[in-house]
Amino acid sequence: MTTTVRVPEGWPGTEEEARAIQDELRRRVVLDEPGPPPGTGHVTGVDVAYDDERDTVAAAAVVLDAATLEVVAEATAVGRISFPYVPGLLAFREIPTVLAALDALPCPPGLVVCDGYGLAHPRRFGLASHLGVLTGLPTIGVAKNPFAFTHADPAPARGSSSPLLAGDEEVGRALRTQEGVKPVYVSVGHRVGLDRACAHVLRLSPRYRLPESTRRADALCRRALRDATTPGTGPGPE
DNA sequence: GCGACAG
DNA sequence: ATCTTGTCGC
Repeated sequence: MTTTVRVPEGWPGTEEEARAIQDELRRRVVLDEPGPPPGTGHVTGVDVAYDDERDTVAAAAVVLDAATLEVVAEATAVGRISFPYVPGLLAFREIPTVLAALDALPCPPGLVVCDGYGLAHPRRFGLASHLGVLTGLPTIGVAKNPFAFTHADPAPARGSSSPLLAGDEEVGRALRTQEGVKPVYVSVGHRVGLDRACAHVLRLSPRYRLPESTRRADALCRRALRDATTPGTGPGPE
């Protein structure tokens, strides 16, 4: 089932407002919990796809069994694009629809794996941190590109990593999930430590560069967008 | 001041 | 993110 969402009341209309909200909410991020043990419980991937032409966004949440990586449940949501893409403000574009997809799940999500950053963010409050604070769930971010952070190239072996640095501060890790393949960029979102975040990502990536959680969510949100955008398939009278 | 910049 | 043909490989 796919739920439909509107842009929330009080959603920021300007970049200035959005940054102020980040600076306020970042104080609620919890960084001193180790997080759920890798390989146990549920791990949920979330992702979003856009059709700017039709002002439509589709989100998907896919729950996996952390031990087997089998799909336990999935949900989707569609809505209007709630904010333009601005580097550093990605969360305001994705969060309303992602929240709706998470709400539509029939079971607890467990650890949530986001596409993008958590702590590795200009104001230390990326998408994963934002989603964590709003839901109270443990979250991590896995990005496909380094933002504006520096890092050494990790050793070629699967599992090797090097710190993502903002000056002296380690805000995340470049993690090699497959031998000789470009690393992914892992950062903590909320209620999870960096070591465990990386351990989760490694377990979630037995075969491909990206975690199964995000691969599944990516495929599902694209399908949901196509369904919502294809004439004759959408809701409403006809 | 200018460019770069998660998705 | 999204736009996009053919092509190499399991």
